[in-house]
Amino acid sequence: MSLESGRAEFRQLADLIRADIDAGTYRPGQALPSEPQLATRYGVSRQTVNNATKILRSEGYVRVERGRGTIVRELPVLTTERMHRQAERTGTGQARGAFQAEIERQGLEVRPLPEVRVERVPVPADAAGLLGIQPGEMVLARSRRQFANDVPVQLATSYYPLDITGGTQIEQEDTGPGGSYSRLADLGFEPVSFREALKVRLPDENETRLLRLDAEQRVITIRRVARDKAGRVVEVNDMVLPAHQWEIVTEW
Amino acid sequence: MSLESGRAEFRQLADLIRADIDAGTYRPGQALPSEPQLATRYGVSRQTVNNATKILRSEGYVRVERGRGTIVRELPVLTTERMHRQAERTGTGQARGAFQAEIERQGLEVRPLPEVRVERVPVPADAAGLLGIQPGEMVLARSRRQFANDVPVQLATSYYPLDITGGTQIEQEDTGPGGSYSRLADLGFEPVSFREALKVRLPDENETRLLRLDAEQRVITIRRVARDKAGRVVEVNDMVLPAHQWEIVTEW
DNA sequence: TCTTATTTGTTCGTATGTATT
DNA sequence: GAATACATACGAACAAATAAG
Repeated sequence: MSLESGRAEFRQLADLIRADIDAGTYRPGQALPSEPQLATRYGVSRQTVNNATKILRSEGYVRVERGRGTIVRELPVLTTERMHRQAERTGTGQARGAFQAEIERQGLEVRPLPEVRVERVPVPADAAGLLGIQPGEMVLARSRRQFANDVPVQLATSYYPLDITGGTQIEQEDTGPGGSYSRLADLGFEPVSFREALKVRLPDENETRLLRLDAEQRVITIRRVARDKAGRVVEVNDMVLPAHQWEIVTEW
Repeated sequence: MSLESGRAEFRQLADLIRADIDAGTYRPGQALPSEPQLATRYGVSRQTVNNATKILRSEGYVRVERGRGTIVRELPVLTTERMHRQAERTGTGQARGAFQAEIERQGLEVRPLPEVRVERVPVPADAAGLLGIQPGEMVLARSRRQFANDVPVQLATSYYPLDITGGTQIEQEDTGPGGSYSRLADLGFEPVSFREALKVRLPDENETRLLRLDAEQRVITIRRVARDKAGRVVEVNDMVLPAHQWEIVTEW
């Protein structure tokens, strides 16, 4: 490894390994050579190899499993069409949610039963005002973890006012055909206008574990606020996506 | 510094410094204590301090100027309303662009004369198909770098077909009231439908320099494809934003 | 279940390079 | 030119997770 180019060695090494991955030298799902092996091969220290893989990790090219090795990413970049999602739901009684439809359209497999947790929780401080609820009062929370080809690719938690959803099918794990939005419509609170705010940040510890992220990777957070015709907020939905794994598309 | 919590020392140290910044111990625009000073104060090596500041840099909390020090971020997080932008342009002959309006609404100052470069260039490979142009042929490119309070916060390049824009005011630095979209409308090619694709990635060297980024920071890229009533692509716009500096909002 | 080898994570000490003041 | 500050690299060591037996 040389320093001719003026670029740092660990950055050049990252370029070399990335090129090998793109060329198919290292296959998806397989481990790279170990750090000591790469260090010897390229004539650098293990520290330098580790710094190089940090770049590839943050790009989502590889995923590290301590004690096992550094594994090449299996899953392609996914696309989500933000405005399309709701339109689709209103179509002919769709048994599966918008997420499932999107993943399957991309030729990937979702888990037949996504992880769902439904519970009543104190309203999050930053959602209380939106939902028109006093801090400390309870709301309905539906949390989901979605998979594509058995890789976790999305966390989402929806908060609903209990005076609308309490005791309804939205409080069941299975919300029925068309999902929770159809149920809201049945109840006379059909969501018709939406606001999504997107940010990029480092994942917290919980997200790192649930999405199998590296500490160097970023997440995209999307908070969607859904309102009915009267302008009342009927859902606040917080999504967390691995930033390297998604492309977000909006059309209007 | 202790390891009780099980978290890495450099992550704990990052938390401490971040808390100090939030508390105002270190002021925006000021430099942190030097790495050796922080190492002594917290009883760790300089390497550990460096790793801790890497986290803060990637979060956009601080920015490093080699030879000067590690400086606390001055600028607050900015918000861009994606769908609002075009709507605003069509309003009463707006002399300044959508970007200026957004920044000023947030109480910040734009530069009176943003950096603009207008030239004819070979069409980028990934835009040729969209614009319906043979690879290698020329298109009009308008590149801009926008500032907020003298901090660069956005790069944007628009590509236009020359058969529409050649010789028009869009080929001038100043596109006149309402900007290039108003000129396209004047020419009979008013953009009416839009598609934006958003991704997060590491900045390249050029972007790192122009946006004063750290190597660890991310950029949000947004490619907007604008079509006229007939469905013809009349503009392809590539934007690059520092990921830590922006919140992206969409309403529909 | 326990042991051992392998692999990555993190830290330290030290040294050199580069940019700024 | 000298001093200061961060960037990068090396070697060594131990920790933590995994796999194989």
